[in-house]
Parts: sequence; structure tokens; C-alpha cells
Amino acid sequence: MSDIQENPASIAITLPDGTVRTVPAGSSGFDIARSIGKRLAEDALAVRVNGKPLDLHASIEHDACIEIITFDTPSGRDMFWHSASHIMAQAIEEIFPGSRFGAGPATEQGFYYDIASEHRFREEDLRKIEQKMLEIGKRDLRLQREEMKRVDAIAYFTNVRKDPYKVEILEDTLKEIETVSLYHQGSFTDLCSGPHLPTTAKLKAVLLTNISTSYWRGDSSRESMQRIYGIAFPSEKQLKEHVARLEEAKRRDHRKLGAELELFMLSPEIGSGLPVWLPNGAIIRSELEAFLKEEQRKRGYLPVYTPHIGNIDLYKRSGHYPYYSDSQFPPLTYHDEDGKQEQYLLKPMNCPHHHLIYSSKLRSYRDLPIRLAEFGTVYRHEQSGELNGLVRARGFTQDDSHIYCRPDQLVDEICNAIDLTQFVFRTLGFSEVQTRLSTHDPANQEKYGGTAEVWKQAERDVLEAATRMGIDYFIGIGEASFYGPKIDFIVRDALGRKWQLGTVQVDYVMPERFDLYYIGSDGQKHRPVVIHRAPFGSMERFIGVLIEHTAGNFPLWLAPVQAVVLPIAEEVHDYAKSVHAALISAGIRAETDTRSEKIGKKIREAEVGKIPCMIIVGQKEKNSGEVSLRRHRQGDAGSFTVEALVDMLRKEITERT
RNA sequence: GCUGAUGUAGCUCAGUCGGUAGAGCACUUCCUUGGUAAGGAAGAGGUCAUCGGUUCAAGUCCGAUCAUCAGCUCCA
Repeated sequence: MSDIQENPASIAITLPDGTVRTVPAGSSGFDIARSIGKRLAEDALAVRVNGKPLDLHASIEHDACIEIITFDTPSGRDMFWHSASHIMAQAIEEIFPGSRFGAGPATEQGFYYDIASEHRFREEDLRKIEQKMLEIGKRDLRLQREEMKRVDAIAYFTNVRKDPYKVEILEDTLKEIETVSLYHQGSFTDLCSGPHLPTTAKLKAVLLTNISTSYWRGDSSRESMQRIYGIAFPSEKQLKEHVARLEEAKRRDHRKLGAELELFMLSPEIGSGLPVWLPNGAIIRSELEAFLKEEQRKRGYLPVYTPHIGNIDLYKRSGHYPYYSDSQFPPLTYHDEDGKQEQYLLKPMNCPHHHLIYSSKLRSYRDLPIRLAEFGTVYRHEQSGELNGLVRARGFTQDDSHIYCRPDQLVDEICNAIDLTQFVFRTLGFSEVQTRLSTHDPANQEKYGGTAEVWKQAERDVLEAATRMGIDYFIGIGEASFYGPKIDFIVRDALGRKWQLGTVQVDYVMPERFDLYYIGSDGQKHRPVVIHRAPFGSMERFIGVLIEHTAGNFPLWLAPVQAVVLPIAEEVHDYAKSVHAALISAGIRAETDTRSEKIGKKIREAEVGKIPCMIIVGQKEKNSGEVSLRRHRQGDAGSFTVEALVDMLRKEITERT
């Protein structure tokens, strides 16, 4: 290793493509970038030395693998935005002296800084701060790293910067660390581990997006701070592209498309967070449900139905009530003629009902696994600020199933559930799905039901199944439910926000609480294991994300209106009606536009309405007994006989392509 | 739930200094009968979210409530 060399005159650096260069010892990442090319030297933001990010001008003393970090990489963007947050803090300090700064990290889509200030920030302040940030950029200030003892840093932030928040971070979060680093840029200094941009001049475009509040250190008992969010780029052009992406996301927003395409509605008269499915949306939902029911039939699931409410004792027994009482609608209470009180809960979960179905008769080991499935509507009193269209509602329907199996069947059954979920996601065209293995937090054991060894076993089983299925997962510590670990399938919406859709959960706790058992081959009682699983998760949330994913351009099998017949003139209305009738009798959802409008207008409206097939009929088609097909967003698709058209569309619908 | 913003026609949005409300699209009717993304004309459409206050006068100013949006916190 190079460590044994004492001040060598030159060092060997290995670039990511494997080439090795010899440079003088003490060269910086910038020197190396410049030796590679002028463009790279301009784009270079920092350097990674043996995997460790460093400032671009830090000197490299030993042989190393190095990589020049630019804005094109996630870590380059992260660093750029982190530096931008420092520049924003400096701008704010210059415009609003006396502002104090909490945390100011980069996020996946920009950065923010938490600020304590006498001044209440408003929209117009953001424009001023942006201008100031660009001005600081033009000043071409070097971001200089300084390392100091933690105790000295405390003194510095107490006396020089007079920033109590940084002092608290130094005294608490960083209390184990002896030497910390500060970054100076002109008159501004921040506590930061770095690395940072070499100069503020890299910042060429900035957009401050919104102001909100947050609690200092995320603790609602601490003071609230003003948080300013923004995003920045090394060029004006990239900012423009970003703004265009935001506008596209806005167009795809399921709340907007849901209203435009008449899929669902929300009304304060019904209640906040209680979506209502309009006829068009109900078609999509019922097609999805039919799709899953069909698949579940093939995979040995048994459909059941259970009521929307249940005696509160059921939920006390399951543990849901004590754990989640604050996010449930208050119990319905009534007194019978004898004055006896009974309380019912709008069901927040389907599992207790299913457990009682399981235990309604004696089960043999030969009967297992038993897979009970239901599209079960549940009600949860989510916090008002959390409600969001279809993706976060207070009433929603889970495509729920509980699988009761023997311990020796568990891993196979988890694998089957994963396979079903993957099949569903693949069919609906979700290719970028993240899989999270949600485990418990050992430091917080009292949050969970069941014993430590039960958890150990459950997590081992989940891991084994995930490995066997070849899933590319990440681990979410503390993300487990109170009764067991789970595998969650996470998809992003149009705005890049992540939502959990499908889930597969292992549960050793409920079988105990509900005293579930089966008779084994030894004639003795044994505990089954329960798997909770829901491939869609919630129909509401899934469809909300699906709307954004498809931008409302649903595949033919899901489209509320699959085809619209567009007659060119009144003299072919009869022919149009016969085509329409043929489509309807083939089970295709079709309409006919007989208004006295020109064909161009009818086509435009069908396009705007995102109807997959436009079937244009005029005198020519009437004479030949054919139709002219136009596909949504594709244009003219040629002429077909009605019979050929129906066959073609039927095939596409059945295959769900 | 917390902090902030917003709420005007079915939709998108104007509405100045407080003086009884406007556009485009959509809708209805009539004219027009046409060939792959907007034909023409006329008409109708409003308790300015709700409730209260200030004022001679409130869409406009103030307060409360409800809802929505952004973020925080939470998520079986």
C-alpha cells in the first residue's frame, strides 16, 4: 500500500475506467481533472478518493483510486445543493441580519434550511434571496474548510457566530467527535462535514420553491423554525428543464386528472378524506379488482366478505385499538333496552374478522394453507394535514388477504405472495418499484407485540423469502408493523414522492392473541403463522399512483371508455350506430359522438378525453363495410372490418397489454 | 394535529383606492354535414366557501369555522 511510502515525489492515481496516471504528490482533484480535460475541470465539483468524498482542492498525498464528482451524479447533486443551502443562509443573513440557522441539508430534490428569524418570510422575500444568492455566486467566494477541536468550535459559534443551534448540534449530536469542520465563504461560516463546492461561482441558477415550518430537531415540543426550500443548478438551462418537469408533474397530478376525467370526487359534504368513485373511476377500480380476483382464484385464495364495523373488544384483543386509538374514528356507542353498553369500531383493519372465520371451525394441518381474501374497506382517522386525494384517505379499500399456514409452509407462502405482487406490478407497468424489508427497531422493543425470538424467526423467514425471490431490497429498520416484519413495495408519484403500495407481512402475534390453531399430524394443537398481504395495498392509493404513472392514458383494458365511434356526417349515423352496437355486444365500452361537429373537433375531444380508440366512419367506410381506426396519441391506425376490429380489441383487452 | 398559503361561473383565472361581478374554455339553442387535434352566431350560467364583525356601503378590511394546497409530525 501507498501508506508505507514517505513523501513520494509522485503518486499513481487510478481513474474509474481503470487507467492509471502518475501525478505529483499533493495534487488536488482539480489538478487531475484539468489534466484529463478542460471540460471536466469546469464541471468538477469535488473528488472521491478511495470512495471518500473530498473537496476539489484538497491535496492527495498517496496512491489512490479517484473519481471526479460532477453534477451528473447523485452525490454531485447532493453536494451542490448542500452548498447552495449554505449560500442561501449567507444571503438570508445579509438581507435579514440576526437570523439563526438550524439544519440545512440537501434533499433528493434540492435543499432546505431551517431558520430562526424575527422576520416572517413571505413569497416576495424568496425572489430577493434568490437574487442575493446569484450575486454571492458572482462574487466567486471560495468555500474554505477549516478543521478545529469541537471545544473550539463551540466557543466560535457561541462568541463569533452567536448561533445557539449550531452550539446545540456541537454539544449534543456531535458530542462523540473530537475534531469538527467548518466551511467559510466570505463573511459566512457554517458547521459542516463537507465536502463543498470549490467556489460559490458554480451556482448559476436557483429557485426557492416554498416556505414552511418545521420543529427544531423534528421535536414538536421544541420551537418551530421557518424552513425555506429550494433547488439550484450549475446552469440556467438545467433550471428551465427542472421547471418544465414540475409543470409536467402538475399535469399528471391525480387530483387534477381525477376531476378532469371524472374518476373520483371529494366533497366536504361527505367528509374530508372520504373519496367517492364516479362512474369512470369505478370502472377502473372494478377492472382492477376483477383482474386480481381472477388471479387469486388461480392461486387458491378463498373470497370472504365481512362487515364494515366490529365490536371494539375484537380490536382490543388484536392490539390494534390500544396501539392506534388516536388514528381511529371514535367508537360508536349504544345502549340496549337493559341499559347495557356496546361499542363498535369502524374497522381499521380486516384481520380480526378473518381470524374469526379461521377459528370458526376446526382446521387440520391438511387444510393449510388457508387463504382468505376480501376487498375490505377500512376507516382510519388520518391527521387532517396528511390527507391527499386518493393516496391518503380516511376511508379506503384494501385488497386484503390473510394466509394461515404451518411454519414449514411459511417461506413458500411469502414467496407466493411476493410473486403475486410482482405479477400485479408488472401487469400495470410499474417497473421502478423499490422493495423495503421492514424490520423492527431493537432499541424500541416495547413498541412491538411478541417476544424477541419470535421476531428473530419472523425476520429470518422474510429475509429467506426475499433472497429466494431474488429481490433487490433495502432494509428499513423500525418500519415493521407492531405484529411483524414486512416486505413493502414502494412506488414514486409524479412529484417524486414515495408511496407504499403492495405489502407482505409476517405475523406470529395475532395467532396467539386469537388462539388460532390447527390439529397436526400428531393429533395435537399447533399455532399457524399468518401472512397479511395486499398487492395493490389500497385500491384508492394504487389508482391514485396509477393515474399519475399513466398520466391518465390508461391501457385499453382499464380505460373507462375504450372506443368512441365518430361519424363524419349525419348520413352515416345509422352505420355508426351499427358499429357501436357491434362493439357493445362484444363487451367493449363504446360511445358514439353524433353531435353536429366537424370530425377534427370530435377527434380533438376524444384525444383530450384520453379515449384509446377513435373509430371514424364516413361514406367511404359505410360503402366498404369497414371502419377507420385512430389510436390515442398515435394517429391513424388503418382500416378494418368491424369483425377484425372487435377481434383485435378483444385480444388486447384480454391480454391486458 | 402543528405552521403558512389559498378559496370568485362546471374548469382556468381577472376584479385597481371598499361603491351591487368579468374573460376564455365548457354548456344550451340555432345555422352548418364535414375526412384524422378547436366551423359560426346567439343564449344561459354567481348567496364571491360558510358564519359573524367594522362601515352609509364589503368579493375587497377584521375575526371564527370549513375545505384545499405545501411542509412538519404520524402511518396497522
